[in-house]
Amino acid sequence: MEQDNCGSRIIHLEKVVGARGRALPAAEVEAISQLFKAFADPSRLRILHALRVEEMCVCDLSALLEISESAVSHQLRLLRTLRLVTNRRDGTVLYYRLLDAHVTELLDLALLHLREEK
Amino acid sequence: MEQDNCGSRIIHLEKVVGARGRALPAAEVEAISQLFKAFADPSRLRILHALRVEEMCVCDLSALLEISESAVSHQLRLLRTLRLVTNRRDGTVLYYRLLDAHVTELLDLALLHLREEK
DNA sequence: ATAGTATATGATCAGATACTCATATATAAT
DNA sequence: ATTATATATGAGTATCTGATCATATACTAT
Repeated sequence: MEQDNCGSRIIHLEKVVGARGRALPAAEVEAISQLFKAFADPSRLRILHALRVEEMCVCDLSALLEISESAVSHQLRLLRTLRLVTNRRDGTVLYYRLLDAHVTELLDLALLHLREEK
Repeated sequence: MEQDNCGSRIIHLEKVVGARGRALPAAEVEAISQLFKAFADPSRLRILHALRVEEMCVCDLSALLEISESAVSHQLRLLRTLRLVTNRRDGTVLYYRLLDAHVTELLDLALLHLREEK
């Protein structure tokens, strides 16, 4: 057994060294983590899934999810910040839509994974 | 403007009805949410990414991530429960590996998404 | 049996998160 | 300007989460 410079145990030094070599940069880990976090909440997931088909406004999403419009708005802000959705204004109504085909692909892949689980 | 049976506002009833019709079942929402949650934490993400290449034991992962072996073990339990990783025992050492090609695909898709973001 | 090694698990706790409520902003209509 | 509608935002809060520490378990070797 070997020791690294922090005192933690290492059984297979070559594996650890190799893994360190190809490890994702910290910034990328953080970014991917945030991306998946966006999909990790039931409310956001349902919003993203609804928007796959057509744009929707805040209050319709609120009715669909049966949570307050404020809650929907907070979640949409997060999704906007992550550049997963965008909106267009028509009068006082904001219509939200998916910004990126990858959103749909990620959802599809997750569904495929689950449905093959049997 | 219309009202649903819960009193919330609805601007486009046809959109809400349509979205309700194709909505994911609650159980599936929960399952997908949990799947993405597994990828949403930096430590688990780094574990999964490391295991893409080769199996690794708990203490090597602990050295790689620079968190306690206990923390790694807790995260691995979660990943085991979600059937994303599995292990084989050799003496006292447990070697963990990815259980499913979808894990790799999801990671690849996320990376693709980020790198196309420019 | 005893001691040592590798991992698992339970308790605990600080920080993150997802809602609600109250309030603010932006557009429209009178 | 005033009022109404649609959404956004800040504060507050209950819950969830991800780590550590202490302890338990599983296997090995003597």
